[in-house]
Amino acid sequence: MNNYVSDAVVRRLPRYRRYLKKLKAQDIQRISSKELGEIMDVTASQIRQDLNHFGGFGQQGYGYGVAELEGKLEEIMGLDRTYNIAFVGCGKLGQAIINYLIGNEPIYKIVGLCDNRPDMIGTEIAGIKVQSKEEFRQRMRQGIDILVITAPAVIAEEVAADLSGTEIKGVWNFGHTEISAKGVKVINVHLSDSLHALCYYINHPD
Amino acid sequence: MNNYVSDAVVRRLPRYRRYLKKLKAQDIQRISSKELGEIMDVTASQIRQDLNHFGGFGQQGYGYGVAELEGKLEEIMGLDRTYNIAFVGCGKLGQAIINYLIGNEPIYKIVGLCDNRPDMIGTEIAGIKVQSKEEFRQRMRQGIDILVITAPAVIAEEVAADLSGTEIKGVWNFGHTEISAKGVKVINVHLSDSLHALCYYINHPD
DNA sequence: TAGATTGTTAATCGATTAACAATC
DNA sequence: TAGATTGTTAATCGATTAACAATC
Repeated sequence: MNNYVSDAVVRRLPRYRRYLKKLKAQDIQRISSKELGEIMDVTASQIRQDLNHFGGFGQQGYGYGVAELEGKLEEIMGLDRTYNIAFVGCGKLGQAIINYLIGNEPIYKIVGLCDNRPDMIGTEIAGIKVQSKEEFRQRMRQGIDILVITAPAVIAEEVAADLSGTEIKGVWNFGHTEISAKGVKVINVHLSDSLHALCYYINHPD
Repeated sequence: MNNYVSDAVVRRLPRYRRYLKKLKAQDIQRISSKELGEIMDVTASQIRQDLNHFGGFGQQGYGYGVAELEGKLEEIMGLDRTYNIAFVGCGKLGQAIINYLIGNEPIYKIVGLCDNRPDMIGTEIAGIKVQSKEEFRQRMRQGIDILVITAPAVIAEEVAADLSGTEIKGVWNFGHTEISAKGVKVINVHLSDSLHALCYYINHPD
């Protein structure tokens, strides 16, 4: 319905979906915003406001259909389609994510792998051949929707420079530097930042 | 100075520190909030407000000393001490983080590893023996500050139940479920949520 | 119909930005 | 001293919460 959706709302959508999935697995058919809010530790108001950015999925006097709402959330996030995904960096982190996607997220089709270490080039992971930087620069140009960067920061920056002119629409960057490219949405993960925030909280209890 | 610091501020501290580290590596001595704001793409006002939660680290007419401010931020986050850290789950993700910490974050001392897979128990990673769930339950009770959970959700929930009575002050949870324990700060990472948010943005450009 | 719960508007709260006096 | 830039207060903006009429 409403056009602009803030980042705060977008970041909450996957969480709503996770909880609805769990409820569905427990064969729960319907839930009110009040009940869901209690389970998720958020206000019922926030849930209703957030959802109404996208449409009225509930019914007065009844609440929300669990399966239906979960489906709507998937549509909203675009999880009802597939994505061609490629990895730059096939070390342990890259392989961990590859394995996770293969086992749990079938909408992501792994179509390309890159790693410039001589002992990695030419090997196969999940049935896909690992390409050198030079080979992959060609591969990158077409048929990839999402690029996952699980490689050192320097490489992340090089890759970012090659992004324009490709069909890549999103980058999920685990490198320890922030990259950006016009026309491409980048999410910079920065795992160590969250560990450092944890340290802050450990040293400042309450 | 000010007592309550919002989560929004805490989450920005590691980012400030990263940029200051980079400036220091470039031998830059001083920087104004205006200049830093331009580099980081935030307002000068926000930088000054954020820092003044913790004290006046700058000097009028001059700006901030890069090295000094970086040092202050490390103190604030508690990065000027060491942490005993242990891992539950020594698969690829766990090993990736272990390697990263060893190579880049010397303040985290790896003191314990747990994995219940028969072929992992008894093996050594980074000179530390991998313990079974039973052995590790004992190990957990003392001498660990931070627990990293890089294991399936079920295991994360079991571990959370064993947390009380230990000395563990923080949990960095990569399991795909949200855990909590009283007296312990938990950061639930949820990598797949950020991938799903990326999908949302890919499907809703601008 | 009566009860429940939504969708949505209005009120509140908090975070961000702007402004400026203090001061190096 | 004059210029620059902070620390801090005040203004604005946006996000969250509360309230309630609409409606199933």
